[in-house]
Amino acid sequence: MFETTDLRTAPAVDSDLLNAIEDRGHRITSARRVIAGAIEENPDGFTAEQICGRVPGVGRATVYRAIKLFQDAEVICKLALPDGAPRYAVDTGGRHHHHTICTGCGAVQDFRASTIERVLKTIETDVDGQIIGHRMEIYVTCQTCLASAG
Amino acid sequence: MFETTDLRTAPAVDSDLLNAIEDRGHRITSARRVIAGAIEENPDGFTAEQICGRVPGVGRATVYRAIKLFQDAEVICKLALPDGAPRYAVDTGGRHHHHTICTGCGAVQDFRASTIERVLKTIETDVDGQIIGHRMEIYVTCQTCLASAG
DNA sequence: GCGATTGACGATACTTTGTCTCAGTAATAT
DNA sequence: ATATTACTGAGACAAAGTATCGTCAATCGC
Repeated sequence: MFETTDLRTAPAVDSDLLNAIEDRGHRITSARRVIAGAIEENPDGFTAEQICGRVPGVGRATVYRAIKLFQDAEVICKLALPDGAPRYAVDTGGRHHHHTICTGCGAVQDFRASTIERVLKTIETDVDGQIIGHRMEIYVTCQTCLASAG
Repeated sequence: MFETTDLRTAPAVDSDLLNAIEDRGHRITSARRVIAGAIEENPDGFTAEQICGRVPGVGRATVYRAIKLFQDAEVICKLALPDGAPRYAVDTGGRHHHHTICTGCGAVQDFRASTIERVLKTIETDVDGQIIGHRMEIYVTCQTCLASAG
């Protein structure tokens, strides 16, 4: 009847998230499509439970499994608020960077300071042992929250 | 019969942890003495549950309450492993600093890089909003773990 | 296209790391 | 010594995730 797109050659989907996990050998399923959609609706700062709430019919475990896949594929990033509460954000563009997190609304922004990377390289000699990674988050009150707080 | 020490004038205890919370108006109780002792036995990296395990007869809630008091008094510090798992360490000496955490054994060491502080000050202008704090942890494999891994 | 294979799914139980409540107890002020 | 108030332990609850398990569906080979 109707010609359909050749799924073997067409790009699987129009989603960086899905493409990233497909590249790593995982299947593109309807659940993952829905989850990726929910994440991409507000990429800058979300919690796992928020996503669960936005994907009715998809199990909680599936959401957490998908989030972990996206993390492993380095397309989303898990951050921590000052009290340790987890928060995720989409990580576009690759290249190492850090994040600012608004403690009022949870909005996340990318932040790159090459200076910091350089400093971290130089301190390797001061440290007992071998550096295998680091975490850095900058906590802010964003413009919106500043404004609404008067 | 026997003269006892005058508790009204004697220094309360020989513990930085206890002194710190006493200075903030909290009571020195026997539970807190035991908890502080357990923490000071291995100050460089411990979990709350480890402390719970080492203070039989003291309730879990009391341990967590004490840990929070010590945090508020800034004599212990809560850190996060790469996966977000919490870890505490005693914070001696005051002055702002960061920590290295061994992902093998969880050992924590203090680390101060004035360069990083200076960088953080300068980036304030690059950030949308007002900086209210930051978190920074350096993950390492410590000498001991390097050695035992061959 | 069609079946076989294997990954993924949803439900649910469980774990970890805390926090809250509440009745009873102990530390401090007077 | 007594009154006050903070503190305590037990246990329920909560948030964030992980493990298990039987079922289902995406993909591979033909």
